[in-house]
Amino acid sequence: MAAKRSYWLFKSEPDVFSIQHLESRPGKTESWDGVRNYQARNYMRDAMRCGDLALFYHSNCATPGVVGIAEVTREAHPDLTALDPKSDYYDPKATPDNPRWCMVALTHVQTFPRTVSLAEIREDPALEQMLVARKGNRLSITPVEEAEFKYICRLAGTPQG
DNA sequence: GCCAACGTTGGC
DNA sequence: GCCAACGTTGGC
Repeated sequence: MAAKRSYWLFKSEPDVFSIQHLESRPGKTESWDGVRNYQARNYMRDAMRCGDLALFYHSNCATPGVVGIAEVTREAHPDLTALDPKSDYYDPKATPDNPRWCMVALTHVQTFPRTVSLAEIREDPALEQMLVARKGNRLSITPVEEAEFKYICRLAGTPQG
């Protein structure tokens, strides 16, 4: 029996890494390194599979919101930036035997013609349950319902889904 | 820049 | 195991 595809939301600060950055990478693909939160790590390690789709969310910017779609194209493997003292993501507790942190690779699928803003998500009864809409939410990777994913794609004016 | 909410750390 | 202190996130 084929596993059902899952849906996710990935947050990123566009000043640091935007969906435009992702699209301009070779193969439109980049490793999602630097996750240093256990819950987010566990989603990647335990639940994320190739073929899963992700909403790409821009945070900490003028109009926070969903700006497009990416696909998981490589499953969890060690995030070796945790071992590099020169990396911003260095973790002194990481060791080669137990790097502690992992990453997946995301491939750009589509940049939406418009941003589906956080304000819009919060005021739409179909979306207000999303974790990203909760006040004080800081988790950088959250699961999304298939219906929410498709609804946001439709709001953005794309046939994707 | 402000500050509320959160996750992590470390003393006990 | 508790919980206060701290650093960070992220909307506004």
